[in-house]
Amino acid sequence: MQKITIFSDGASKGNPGPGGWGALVANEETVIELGGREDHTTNNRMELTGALEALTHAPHKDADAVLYTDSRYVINGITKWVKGWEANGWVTQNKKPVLNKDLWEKLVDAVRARSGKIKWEYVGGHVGIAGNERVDEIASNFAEKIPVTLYSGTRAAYTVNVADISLDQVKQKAKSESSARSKLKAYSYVSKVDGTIQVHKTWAECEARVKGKAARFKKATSSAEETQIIQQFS
Amino acid sequence: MQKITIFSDGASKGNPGPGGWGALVANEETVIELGGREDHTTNNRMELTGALEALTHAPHKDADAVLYTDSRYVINGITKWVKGWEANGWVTQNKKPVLNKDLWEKLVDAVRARSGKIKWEYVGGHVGIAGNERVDEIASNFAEKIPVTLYSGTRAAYTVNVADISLDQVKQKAKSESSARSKLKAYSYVSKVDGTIQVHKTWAECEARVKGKAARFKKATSSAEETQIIQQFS
RNA sequence: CGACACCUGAUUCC
DNA sequence: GGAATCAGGTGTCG
Repeated sequence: MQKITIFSDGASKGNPGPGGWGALVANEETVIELGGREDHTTNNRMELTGALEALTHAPHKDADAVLYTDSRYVINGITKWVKGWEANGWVTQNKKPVLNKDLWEKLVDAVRARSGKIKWEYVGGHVGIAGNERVDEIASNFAEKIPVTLYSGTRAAYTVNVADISLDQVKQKAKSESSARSKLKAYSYVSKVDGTIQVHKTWAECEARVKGKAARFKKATSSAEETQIIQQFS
Repeated sequence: MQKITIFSDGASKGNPGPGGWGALVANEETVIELGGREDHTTNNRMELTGALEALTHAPHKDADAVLYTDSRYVINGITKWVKGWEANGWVTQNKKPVLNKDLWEKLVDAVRARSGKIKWEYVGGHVGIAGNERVDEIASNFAEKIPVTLYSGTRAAYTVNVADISLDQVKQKAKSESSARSKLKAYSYVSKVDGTIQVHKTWAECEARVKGKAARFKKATSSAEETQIIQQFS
């Protein structure tokens, strides 16, 4: 049985603004790249369009497929929200009409037109996953009307490592740190020697005062924490 | 009434990496230069520190001052963003904590410690404004641990034309053009080596051909420009 | 409130 | 050609 791998992405300069979508569809033997653009659209419409076009043009309707996208909107929508919307007449929790209904309905149709299963997989954007980087480039270039050469040929000759879903270590690390950082930085250092409390800007200063003595010292990560430590030492 | 002129700047090699800041404070009679460094910091922390130290050390707290910097980050922050941050508990629109809060708070304190007004003026970096070029040199040298002689004395004997804030037209134009161009994606790269012209799809290919040779090369951002460059090289 | 994405502007660098 | 460090904003849903 065939096993199909799909990457899709969307872009919109200005959001809303000129937009593009990109996709790549690979099976064991071949790869095709797809792309398109619109003069005025949104990021989410392009993300939706990318997935839709990929599924529509993917051969072997009976084969199982895995579709990778960095859009939680697309994944949650197709795997969870649409069921509710079809039941409740396409309204959100705020009683407002669901936006992009036209595309959601086409996507549902495209899914149902396939007899094979589709696995919707989230991948982080811009973390070095080759397939995602490539469709991002296609989408972005289409949005900006930059010429793109869309590949169509054997998988063996394709230069993008479609199978690699592992993250680029460096980018991955940077991303996870930046989302949970900021309390690591020192605001100041508080020291207590011979009953006298001092505040230092750098660890070097604090260390100099404290070295070899019976002292207490602690790093503060904020003005508030500094005050707290001073009281604690008093 | 005194009138104070300040230039400040920051630099960080590698960003983040070793950094330096520089400032000069001038009134009618005297000029003092200031500078400092940190082993590991960011460009924006150094820009912030330059302005902060300048204001802190500027004499005549009741005099009006004009502070020139090439950092939009500093100017927008102190003239617009801090008001919102103080009201909302220092979070950005993405609900993330504002970074460099420690320095922003100190800068606000330094501003409020002055009774004179402060005018925050943006000047483009590297466009030939004498005061900015000088503080840039101070910041850069401190970052790289190159010895700097900081001036402190009469304004009459100071060699930097602090009053000149008119732009060097040639540099200004060259800068805006090159920055606008460098943002554009390449359509192709044209190279000429030993009288033979070639067109490359990527910068890597062009660089490989050109490296270490007496060659001409240029980025084309469109098919039309590519043709134009080829004719120009012929 | 949360999540992902899409940007826009600025500076610093390699 | 590339990256890091800063901000402000929209598209969308639960």
